Amino acid sequence: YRPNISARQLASKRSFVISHFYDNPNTDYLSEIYEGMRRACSEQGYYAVAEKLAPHKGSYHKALLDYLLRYDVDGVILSPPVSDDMAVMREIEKRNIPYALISPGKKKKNAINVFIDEKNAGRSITDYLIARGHDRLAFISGLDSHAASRQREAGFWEAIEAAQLPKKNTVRLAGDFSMQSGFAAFDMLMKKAPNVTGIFAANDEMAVGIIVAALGNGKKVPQDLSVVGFDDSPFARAMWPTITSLAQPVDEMAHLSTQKLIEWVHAEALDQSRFEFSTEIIIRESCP
Amino acid sequence: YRPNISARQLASKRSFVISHFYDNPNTDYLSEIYEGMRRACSEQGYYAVAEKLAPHKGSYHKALLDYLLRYDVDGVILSPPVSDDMAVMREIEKRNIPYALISPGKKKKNAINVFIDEKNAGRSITDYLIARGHDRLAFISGLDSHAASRQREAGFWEAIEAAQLPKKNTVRLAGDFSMQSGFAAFDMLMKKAPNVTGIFAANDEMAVGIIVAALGNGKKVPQDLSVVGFDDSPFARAMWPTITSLAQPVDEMAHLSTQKLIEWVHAEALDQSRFEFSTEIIIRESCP
DNA sequence: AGGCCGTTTGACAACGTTGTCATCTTAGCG
DNA sequence: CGCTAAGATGACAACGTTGTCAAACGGCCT
Repeated sequence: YRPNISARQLASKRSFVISHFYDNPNTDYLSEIYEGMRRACSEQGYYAVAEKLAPHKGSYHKALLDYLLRYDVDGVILSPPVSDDMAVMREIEKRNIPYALISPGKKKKNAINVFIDEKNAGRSITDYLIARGHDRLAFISGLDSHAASRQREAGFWEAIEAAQLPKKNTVRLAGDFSMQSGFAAFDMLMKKAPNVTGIFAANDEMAVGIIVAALGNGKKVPQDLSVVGFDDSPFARAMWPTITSLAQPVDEMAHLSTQKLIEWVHAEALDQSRFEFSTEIIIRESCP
Repeated sequence: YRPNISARQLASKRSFVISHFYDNPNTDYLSEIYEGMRRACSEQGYYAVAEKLAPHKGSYHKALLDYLLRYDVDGVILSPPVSDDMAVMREIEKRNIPYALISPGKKKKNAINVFIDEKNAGRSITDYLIARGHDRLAFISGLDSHAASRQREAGFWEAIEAAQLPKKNTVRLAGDFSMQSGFAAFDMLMKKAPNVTGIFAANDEMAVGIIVAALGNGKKVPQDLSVVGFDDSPFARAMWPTITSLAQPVDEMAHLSTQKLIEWVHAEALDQSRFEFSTEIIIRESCP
């Protein structure tokens, strides 16, 4: 016996659709989220869909509204930077739609929050760099509008202080999560602090940029320059040298979000709202 | 007035879902397909979903069947390598589901075929390499199971012959579309044919691998070694040096597939079945 | 054995469209 | 002016579940 999905939808006034709203160009990250959602949805006979939202006057509210007026959705997942848009969350709450936030800047009541301890993660990978003997470090930031980047940086400075490394030997460069900003950061670094030996990039793409720029300038990685990244994206495994990176279980985070979202839909009530995931340093060639 | 989707589904016995089945790790490619689908679906109030199929005994048939038994789907899009799986296509035809093939190895009757002229594309980008003065060339293949890679190679050899370059100055190395295989190919190249000056990689990821390996070995790109890729993926724009690549309009191909698929669903008949798209060489720094 | 309560079973309306069939309208032609 | 054919309009069953409400059932206590 195969229940008819459409009839079920009509009778139960549910759509059996979970939708992920995003605005993040990192397709590896998005794919992992989608895969986690898909697995959870498949277990329950739900449909997983994804929708890119375009910002309008600094908010995703308009794009979201356009979508919600046209489609029925039982649950919503928001990933950064959409997971920090209050106007979006208000609209969703107004419609009483269960929703989950992946890695939000601020934890939200009455929503599922799925996250890692970004600051602590930044701290631990910086500690690792220091333990490998580096005392002249650089941090390459992501976009400051991403709360996660700021928190990772806070962890970086915490590690620097804890190790009592002189701040004058430490440099912070502004990036934007893109590979290009990694190249640019390397150039800046050579001008401002050529004697830095350990770099912590706020994501793997920038780490790739730095490594490629370093190789192109005749520097050996990790001999002349050690680099660690963040996210453990496919890049980190695929690059040459492979990249030491801090892994967060994005797939599982999306899976759990979706599971809990579906539970919420059924129970019509939210029980637990915060789910912290642990991270892991994946040691590879760029900082062995 | 907002029609109720569920009631419409039930009454019309349609699901308003278009599903993309894939098994390709290239998330950039997948995202472009999804985006094209999404746009077309949004125009018509359809849902776009994607499902990764796992091969079972060399075929995707089992995974597809599992899916079709659980979900209703109005139309199906297959991308390589699934678009070459006959068992999958038979199953879909048995159920009278309209379907579209993106870049299939063989055009299929009674299906929408959306493709570029892979051979001609391979030919033209090789012609470009030759026109830039290179006469010692290498081709880095993708997986031979991907028809597209074989066709690109055919175009490569056609260009070599047309330019009457001696075959002994030309080398073919086996890759698998991954960055790692690009690194490996560079190493092989240095052993087998260190005087090659122009490389055509069957996709951009391998081109990245080659370039990174070259930089790491003190070679300048493009001065010592010119590299061209294929697909014009985000890499090509983001790398340093940026990569000359052959662009195919994946987004538009997926968009048209979906549009035509929806038309087919409505008309209950397929009128035109073949849609060829044109390609473009995007000239960047790796082979200016 | 009878009455009470809790639980299982069964029947049926409701969900909001689509599509069919019948009726009504109108235009064209003899 | 009347008849026919074609097109516009309206009424209503059907789609296959869910959820409600009533009835039947069974166990337990008195």
